[in-house]
Amino acid sequence: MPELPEVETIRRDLSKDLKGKKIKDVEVLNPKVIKEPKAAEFKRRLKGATFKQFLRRAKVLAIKLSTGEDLVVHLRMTGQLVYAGKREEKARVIFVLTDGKYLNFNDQRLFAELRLVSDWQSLKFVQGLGPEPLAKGFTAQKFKQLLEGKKTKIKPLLLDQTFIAGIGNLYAQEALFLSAILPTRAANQLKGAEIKRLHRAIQKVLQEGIQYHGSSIDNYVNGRGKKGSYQLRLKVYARKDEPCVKCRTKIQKINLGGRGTCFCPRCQK
DNA sequence: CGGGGCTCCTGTGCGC
DNA sequence: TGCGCACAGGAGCCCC
Repeated sequence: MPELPEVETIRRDLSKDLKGKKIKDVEVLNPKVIKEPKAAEFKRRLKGATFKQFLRRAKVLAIKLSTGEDLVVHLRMTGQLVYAGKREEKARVIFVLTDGKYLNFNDQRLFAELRLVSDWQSLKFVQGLGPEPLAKGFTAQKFKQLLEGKKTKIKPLLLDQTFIAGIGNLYAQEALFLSAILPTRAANQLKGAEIKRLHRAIQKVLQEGIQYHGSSIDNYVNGRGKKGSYQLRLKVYARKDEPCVKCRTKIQKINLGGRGTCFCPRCQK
């Protein structure tokens, strides 16, 4: 579900609302979402902890706690973190706070993950992440170097978190449309001008995604349970058979690496 | 090693 | 109406 812009939106919301708040109790309604440690230990070590800092890398949210430990959240497809005045019905884990409110961890499909660890940055998944696309160091030149020798199709490559961090199926499709590049193009065949356009497009769609508080296609909501609005600005994602916003040609949908992929067969080359 | 396919789950929407 | 299947924004694993 949530990609970089959605996780960043949640991070900003929770940072505003929860910094300094204290966990009174943890209710585990489905222990499956807790990857480490075991649920009882997870609860014990979180009780009494205060939220100190909210960080993000790729689609991972890391919450620094007063105990020195890190609460690491990956929302995967359908995870939600909602600070609210009530317990939410579909919650899998509820953090009861001393302010009388609740941080609800919801996750319809049970793919999302919670972890309590001593150092989130040493997690294997985090260690293996590619560059942050919105970081200053991520230049077009750097992107060009990364693409060299990659024979794979550009679209699945953009989804590879070890290649570049934080892009998911929605923003990958939008960035390729914006840069007028076919999702099936071989990464190492892209010309200099195309790489520049794609680099700019990636940054643009991610920044706009953040600006519009994420894309609420299905069930994404921000840290306060509110929908984003970037879904209203999407050009190709989930628009199969609709006319292209630029040339009116029918948007096509194909399957790449098991993921649906929409594009304009006329604008994208 | 890269790439394809399957897997973890629940829910929805479509075609027959 | 009802059923079965495909598909959904992620990523790890196994296999070749």
